[in-house]
Amino acid sequence: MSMNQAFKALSDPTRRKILDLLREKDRTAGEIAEHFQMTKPSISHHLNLLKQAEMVFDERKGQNIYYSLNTTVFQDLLKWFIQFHSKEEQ
Amino acid sequence: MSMNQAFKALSDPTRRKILDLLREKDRTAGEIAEHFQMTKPSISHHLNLLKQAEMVFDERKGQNIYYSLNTTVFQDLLKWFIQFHSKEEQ
DNA sequence: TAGTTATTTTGATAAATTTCTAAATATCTA
DNA sequence: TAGATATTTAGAAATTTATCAAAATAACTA
Repeated sequence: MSMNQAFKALSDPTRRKILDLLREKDRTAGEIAEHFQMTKPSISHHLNLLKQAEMVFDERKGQNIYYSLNTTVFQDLLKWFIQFHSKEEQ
Repeated sequence: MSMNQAFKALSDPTRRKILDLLREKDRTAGEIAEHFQMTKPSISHHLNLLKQAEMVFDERKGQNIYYSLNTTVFQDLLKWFIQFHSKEEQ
């Protein structure tokens, strides 16, 4: 169920760039938005989709909301990809 | 460029199921369509997207067109995922 | 060559997605 | 408590996507 959402989440370049940013370090919604030309509400929407797909965590600290990677879903995705890789090696 | 198309291609459950079918063996467009409730034109459309994303090959043999996996793009996708996995292990 | 089978292409429609602006919510600070 | 800052939510417009029915293309067969 969540695998489907995860694949959907990855289909957008903005969201993949967000994930790449979070790979470096945890960041606030505002810090993330600074890296895009898009408005903050649009980035907030993308962050929400990533959250629903269980690919990121969010945690409020005062006025800021920090986002961080949740790598558990990546494990499942990785397994899916390794299947295809292993086929090639037959 | 093609990575973006590949992620898009993977975002649809029908297309992922097609890839799974092709993982077992090469199949004709008709054989693939049999596994779905959808019409053949719809499946043909999905096959075309997978082809544009360079995830499948197609080859006509008489009246049939055989589809098979092209695993080269999967390698690139796999690398992308391994990045996140490696982050977790830090 | 006429008919049949396999598949794709075209054109249309409905649903989903992306993006924006404006408004709402939450928190901090003077 | 009033104002400022950070972020999200709501509602709307534009674009993209998924799907179908009908028509077109390609190859085989009698």
